[in-house]
Amino acid sequence: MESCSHFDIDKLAKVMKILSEPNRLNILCSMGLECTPVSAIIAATGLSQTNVSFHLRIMREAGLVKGERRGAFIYYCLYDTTLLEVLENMSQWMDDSQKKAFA
Amino acid sequence: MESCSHFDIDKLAKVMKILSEPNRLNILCSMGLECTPVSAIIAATGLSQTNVSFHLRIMREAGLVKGERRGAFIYYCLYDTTLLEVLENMSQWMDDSQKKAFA
DNA sequence: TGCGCATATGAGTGATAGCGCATATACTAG
DNA sequence: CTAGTATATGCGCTATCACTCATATGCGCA
Repeated sequence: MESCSHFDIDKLAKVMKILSEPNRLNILCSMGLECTPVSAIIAATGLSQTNVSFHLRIMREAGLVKGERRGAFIYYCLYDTTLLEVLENMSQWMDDSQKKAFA
Repeated sequence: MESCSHFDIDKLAKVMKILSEPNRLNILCSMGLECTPVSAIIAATGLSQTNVSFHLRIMREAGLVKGERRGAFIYYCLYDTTLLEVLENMSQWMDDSQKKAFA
């Protein structure tokens, strides 16, 4: 029935949902390619500690991010660092698409 | 502060949110590259008329989709047909990412 | 062992999203 | 003009989400 049966819509929707939260995107961005302690994320984003932990858990359980303990700190990093490229591509597509609309 | 300041996080989040609904993704897929009357979308997805209209409005207002009247019918089509490729890329990335996780 | 810092978790809350029902609007045919 | 079909919209309900507060856990240090 659908022309795009070659990919799993529900799985795609779940990942998209996780990436549809500005605070989560900010957290991902603030991590960048390096592993970063939670406190640094808190400082970079200005979000509350609880809130950052809340979002990190969601992304961790989705396999987007992983956290490893180093002494008293827990360092979080992207599970697959190409995620940032994916976001960038998406953003680029939005710009291009918008340009097309006004052409 | 963020390493990816070159794209608009809020705008990205909004589009992602719209694409994070399985029914909406199904609707987009069922349209494919062709303009399709609402009734055909209803038939293809099995969703209620009200529900399809509801989702179409959201995607229309977001500029993902446009509808044009042809007689009694309203034909909907992708505003930018490359959207399907974007979804496909995203889906592909998810698969690759998952493979990496188990390597 | 006990204190303090870093982070996680559970409960509760307000806002929002998705959905169905009923109804309205736009168009066509007779 | 009327009846029927195609689609949109307003309202109300429920589930889910993002968030906060309070508290728990894990670690290092005195």
